[in-house]
Amino acid sequence: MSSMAADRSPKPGLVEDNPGFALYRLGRAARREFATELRSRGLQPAHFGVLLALADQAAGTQEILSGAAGVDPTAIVALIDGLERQELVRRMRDPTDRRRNRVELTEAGRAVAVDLGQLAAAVNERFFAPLDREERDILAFLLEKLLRAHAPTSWS
Amino acid sequence: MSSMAADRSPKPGLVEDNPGFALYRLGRAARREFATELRSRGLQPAHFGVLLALADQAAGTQEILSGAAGVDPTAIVALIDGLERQELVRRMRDPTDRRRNRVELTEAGRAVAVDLGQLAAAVNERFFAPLDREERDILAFLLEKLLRAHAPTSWS
DNA sequence: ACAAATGATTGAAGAAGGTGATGGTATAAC
DNA sequence: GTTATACCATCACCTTCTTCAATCATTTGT
Repeated sequence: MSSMAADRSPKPGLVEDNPGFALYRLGRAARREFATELRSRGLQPAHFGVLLALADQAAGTQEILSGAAGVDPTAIVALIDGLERQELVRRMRDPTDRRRNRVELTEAGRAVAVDLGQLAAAVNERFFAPLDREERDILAFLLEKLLRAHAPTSWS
Repeated sequence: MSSMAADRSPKPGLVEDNPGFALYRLGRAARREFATELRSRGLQPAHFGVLLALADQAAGTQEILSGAAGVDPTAIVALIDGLERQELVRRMRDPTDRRRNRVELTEAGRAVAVDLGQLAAAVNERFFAPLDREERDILAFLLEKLLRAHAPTSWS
């Protein structure tokens, strides 16, 4: 074991020890899996992100939403258009500041959010199955910590 | 420690405990950082992946490459076109099976691969800085394990 | 020889991500 | 109070990624 894993320094930057690259590929794979599940319901991952962010913290301006859902502020317009068309979300001008849009879930939207939350849990379960429970918890914790450091504008 | 991490069940599927989502966002962020570094050199992350895969395991068919670099087989054509145009890579028909293309690094290509490997290491260092050394090692190990499980066709 | 499988390539379509400009609105400066 | 400045949402546009279907040449199995 020591003979094959020990020499990590001689070849810096190879594929094996490039955690950023691993992160990228895994993130893409996870997204792909979830996207195929969502497609049958006529939604995209970003839609789910918005719904989830709304379910998390009630209402919010579109600006806050884009941070929470990890979506570009300009992209969120079309996303909400789509969600509104399916009547999962309501958008109305904030009377106290008429530049802002107040976005909130409809009852149908909340139901879908819960439903998709369970779907996401199932997909996660499958995706992280190669790790045992303890490893999964550690990984989730570390990812969470990293993400907080990299997404200061976001949730919580 | 148990008090803050203990309650995980009450709100299933919310943003906070969705490791797949964290994976996706972090992977995207990592890629973005690296992409900006690469852009000044006229390359894209996928180019780097191909170069690195080639540096790892000498030559290979384009099919093998696509697995190692995590790129769609149809996308690799254009990537190699670009690398070939910069003379970082040579592509020639395999004489024993003239369907196959044998792709290999040029001397310049090898130098660039080493250079980019160091660049990637630096970017990684920066990206994972919020974690201490031990956490980083654990995270890298877990990511590696997961990736192997999800990319059976790939390296090693 | 013939049928099926394989490797590389192309083209088109969709989705993601990012940039810059515009219009309406609120806040700050004077 | 009027003017300048900043802000939010939106629009138009463009680039990059990803995927799917089809084609062509070549090899393999029968």
